[in-house]
Amino acid sequence: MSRKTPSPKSERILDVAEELFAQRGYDGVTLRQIATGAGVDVALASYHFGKKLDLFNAVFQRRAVELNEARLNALRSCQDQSGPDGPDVEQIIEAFLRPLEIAQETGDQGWTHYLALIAYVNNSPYWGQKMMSKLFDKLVLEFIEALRRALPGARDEDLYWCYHNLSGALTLTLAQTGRIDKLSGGKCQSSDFRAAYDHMIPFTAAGFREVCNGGKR
Amino acid sequence: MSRKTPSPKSERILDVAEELFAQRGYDGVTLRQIATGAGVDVALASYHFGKKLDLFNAVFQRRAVELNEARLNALRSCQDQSGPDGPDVEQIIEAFLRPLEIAQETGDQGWTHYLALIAYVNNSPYWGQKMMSKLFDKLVLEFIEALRRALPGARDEDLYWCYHNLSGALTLTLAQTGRIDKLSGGKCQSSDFRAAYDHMIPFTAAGFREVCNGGKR
DNA sequence: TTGTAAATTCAACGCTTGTTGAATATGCTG
DNA sequence: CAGCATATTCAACAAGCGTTGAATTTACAA
Repeated sequence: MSRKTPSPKSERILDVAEELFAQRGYDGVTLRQIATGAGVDVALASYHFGKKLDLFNAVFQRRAVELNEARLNALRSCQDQSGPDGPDVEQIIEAFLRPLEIAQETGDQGWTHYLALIAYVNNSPYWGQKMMSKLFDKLVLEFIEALRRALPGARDEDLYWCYHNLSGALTLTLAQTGRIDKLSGGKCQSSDFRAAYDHMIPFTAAGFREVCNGGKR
Repeated sequence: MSRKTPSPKSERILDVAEELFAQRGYDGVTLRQIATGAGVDVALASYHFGKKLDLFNAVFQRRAVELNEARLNALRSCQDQSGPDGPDVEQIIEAFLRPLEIAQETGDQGWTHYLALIAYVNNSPYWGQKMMSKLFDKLVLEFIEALRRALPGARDEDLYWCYHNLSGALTLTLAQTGRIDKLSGGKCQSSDFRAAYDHMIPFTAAGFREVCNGGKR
């Protein structure tokens, strides 16, 4: 094997850090809280990952490759199944969103925390730009290109603003703040990604068509 | 006057705290940074506002009333101008968003920072639910009721999920992360709220109609 | 000008923070 | 078992944290 197997305790550190960083942000979490949560001495985090910032980056990178692959596969899959004109807007957005149900499917709570961490980073003026681009720009630009094909004649500016709207709706979903639960009196649940995407897909698809294609179907 | 005039230095503390909290979050900012930025001793913040958390709350509440009034006025105004069926979806969303251009209109950078702070709070699993509800639920529910009238027969669940999508797109805009600037190669600018809303209004209006009204116009 | 209350600074406290070097435990190889 | 590298803990550090009580300045009314 080219990559050495990480010790189980270092994995637990990553798991706990992932959850706490997602809830409270980088500065809201101390290495001691992480160590305590992982049942480990404080110094161990430094030993395995170096500085606190390195640990943060390690957490953020850990699941990025797998996530990108899942979403890219979904895009390729719907592209293969589509006709000569390529997939339509709904299919592309579906490929963009559905792989994010991975937490519910696998039952791995870690994925839920990771997605909330992405939401934290993506919405942060301080972390956002630098950290997101490095790991996700390539994938995002592929999706935007697919959308461009599905929306012939769309202006660049319109396309990017529409993606921005989609990204925002998604980000707030991933953050799982529980606000929609309260507002709706329990009729909607932040934890129900399925329901969120069931609504987000037709919502944003209609938005893309309206703005980029004059509402034509 | 019923309310005593705040000292100019306490205002500067609020201004600086507003900007720093918006950029780095509650835990990412120290009272000493705030004091230094305001050109003031560190003890002065405690003297005027109490604990650090009290200062945070003071910052968050300071502009809330004025903002709510501006948005409510915009809603009432478009309701008064509309026919017996009430304003349509575009007009309601316009009333929801346009008052947020207040920063550009007044040239007061403080408003920009405040809106970024709202984005931080709204997207935070820790702060979001508690702090947002208290100050903004009443207003939001009024807008949702107006939207319900404009979308006859809409199911509650659909209505709230659509609002969630609108809220997410708005939140990411207010955060001003600069990500859309980079992604679009400079064609879109985070700081251009006008352009953001010009796209967000038709985008989300089409989404509401698609999800809540079967796409009917 | 003097008196008084508010505003502001000064100086310091007890605690927590991230980080590190040395000591110990663990697991594997021969 | 011996030896050794890796993993983990222990103990401590210097720096920075929020907070507070006392001292000082400022603003203003009498």
